[in-house]
Amino acid sequence: MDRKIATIQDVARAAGVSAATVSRTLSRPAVVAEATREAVLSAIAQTGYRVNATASNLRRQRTGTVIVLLPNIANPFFSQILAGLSSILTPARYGMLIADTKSGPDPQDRLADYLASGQADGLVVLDGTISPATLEMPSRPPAVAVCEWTQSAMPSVRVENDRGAALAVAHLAELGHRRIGHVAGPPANVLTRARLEGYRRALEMHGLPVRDDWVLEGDFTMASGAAAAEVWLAMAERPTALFLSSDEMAVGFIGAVQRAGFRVPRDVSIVGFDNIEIAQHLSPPLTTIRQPRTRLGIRAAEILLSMIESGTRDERSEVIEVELILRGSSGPPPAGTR
Amino acid sequence: MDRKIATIQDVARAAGVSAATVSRTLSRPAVVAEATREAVLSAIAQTGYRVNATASNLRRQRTGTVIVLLPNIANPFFSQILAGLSSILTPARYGMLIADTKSGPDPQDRLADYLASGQADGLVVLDGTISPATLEMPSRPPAVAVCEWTQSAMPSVRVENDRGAALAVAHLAELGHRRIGHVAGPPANVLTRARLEGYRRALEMHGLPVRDDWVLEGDFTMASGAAAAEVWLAMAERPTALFLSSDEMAVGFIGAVQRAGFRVPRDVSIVGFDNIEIAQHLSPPLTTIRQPRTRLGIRAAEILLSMIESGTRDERSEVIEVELILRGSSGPPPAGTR
DNA sequence: CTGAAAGCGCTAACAT
DNA sequence: ATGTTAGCGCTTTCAG
Repeated sequence: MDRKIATIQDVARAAGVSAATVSRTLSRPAVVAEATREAVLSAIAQTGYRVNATASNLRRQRTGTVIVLLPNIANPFFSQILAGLSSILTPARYGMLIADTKSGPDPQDRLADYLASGQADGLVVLDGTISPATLEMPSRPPAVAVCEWTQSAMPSVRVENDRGAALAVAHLAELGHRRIGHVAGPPANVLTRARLEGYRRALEMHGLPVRDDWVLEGDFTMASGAAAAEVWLAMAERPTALFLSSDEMAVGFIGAVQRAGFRVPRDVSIVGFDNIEIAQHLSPPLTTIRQPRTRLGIRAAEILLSMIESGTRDERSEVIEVELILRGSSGPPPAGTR
Repeated sequence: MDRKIATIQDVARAAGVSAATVSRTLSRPAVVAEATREAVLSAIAQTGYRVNATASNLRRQRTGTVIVLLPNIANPFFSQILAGLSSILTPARYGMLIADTKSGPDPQDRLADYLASGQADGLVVLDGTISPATLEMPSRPPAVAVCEWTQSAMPSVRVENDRGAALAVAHLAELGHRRIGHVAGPPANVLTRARLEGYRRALEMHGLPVRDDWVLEGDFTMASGAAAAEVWLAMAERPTALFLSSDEMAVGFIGAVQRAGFRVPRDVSIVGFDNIEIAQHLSPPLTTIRQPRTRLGIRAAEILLSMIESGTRDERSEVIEVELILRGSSGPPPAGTR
């Protein structure tokens, strides 16, 4: 039962035609005669033939694979983007090779390897901290970044990070908050900077105080949100509302202040960023900025495919809208704090 | 700057040797003369040569790729397992091709394609619902399942689902609960059955009532946990404690009952399963059964690699221990319910 | 220790 | 409309 898998030659023999005709039947059926086509197709069915992708790729000088560079597979944030990518790439018969840029030995080196060795027809960069220099190799395949990427000319798909932050602040200001803090992401991250900028600008626009001691540093994780909560709890003069640069941090923050006996939003209002699934299931449910991550992946994949297939490299970047989702974690400030 | 990438011939020419020698230098350096080796290596450095994996694979009749079959990339549950897989496969220079068995057209067909076309040297099955028949092709590569997989002889790595469930029930029973309910996963799922079985057996062992109306059906998602909460809220005679088959469902459940004005664990005790990251950040933090998902991935990858490299197929299955993590969501039953 | 030669399985000119 | 031919870039006998 373990007989060798059929090759195109076996099919050709079975159908009484040449290998070239079999190949044509598969790639451009219209160009072969009806009778031949039927003979070939039935021979394929009989033999159980499948094209050997490796051979096909070698011949066609392509790989049928797209590499996705991400900083950390274990971060569920990326899984939705992957789902979006997959939903486009899979039907287009491209495989997704996931490369964790942080794991394994010499990640930078491995990366360079991938790029140089023509292991991939395209590249999706989800890691905002990869040095652009690494990617600027002579013969790199077309690439799309899914985040801001100012340093390079690579097309990108990103969300309105600054406007999202501004929406969050505006919402809190309208509720009457005048002391609005922020928990930012890691300083090196481009998202962090965009959101922090949006936060600052919105405060100014609303004539609210911009205080550096109300900007806490996190790293997008729940643990860092919980840590920020400890800092907040220890503050002499606490913000009555916080905008956090990720929902995960908001979850950590809310959990920590609740366990310390504070109530949300009675004692402090919280707005997150992302609209991860859990946001709606918290108690209180989390007010947040929705970031359509699946769509990010879809658009990135579409842009990449069009670059690959057209052979061009000047696709335009794209910015995807964000939206404020009003839920229960934000409310008016405590009495006497206006 | 976009000059073509160097081939092994270019290197051979630059080093004044044959292509065969270059190949040998790379694969078995010990077998070439010191001087030759140096010449070749410097030629490689000069030309920036990288082996073309496609050609190499075609020649060696392998792919350097492992396919990971999962039901839904967007489910963060799998991302930790992927991280574990990646941490082993990447250093071993295998790529991971992620195949979402639910997305795209004709998933079953695509799957068969992958398997038959020798697109992969190995297979990791994370989807407990894939029909074993699909995988039983004549020339399928070695495979490992990361879940129970009773129907087939495929080696598997799984956790002690039944014992985990029993631990949860025992813990609740020891707290004094006598009315212990369960929110199960989808009925077709193998995990569901194992945990349900463990739950039932533990109830019997503790002399507690086994009531079918206290077993609710979920699908592992937060939404289904929230839905289960609605059912629980509407019950005439409510369990005072519930063991839920996933932390995600527990999150949904807790959120929903809290929003309905109930308190956890004062009004109802909750034990989840998985120990996802958020469990410790909830308020109250979630008592749960820890399932070491990264380790699952690591062991699956190790077993698979050893099968691939040894060419054998009879690696033994492996069961990984679970552990009860005591946190705040479980406590004594409300007064008067013993 | 090294080189020559023969393909892996496929596709795309080029013929017919 | 179909067949012939010539590789894609690499590895591996087999000789020397």
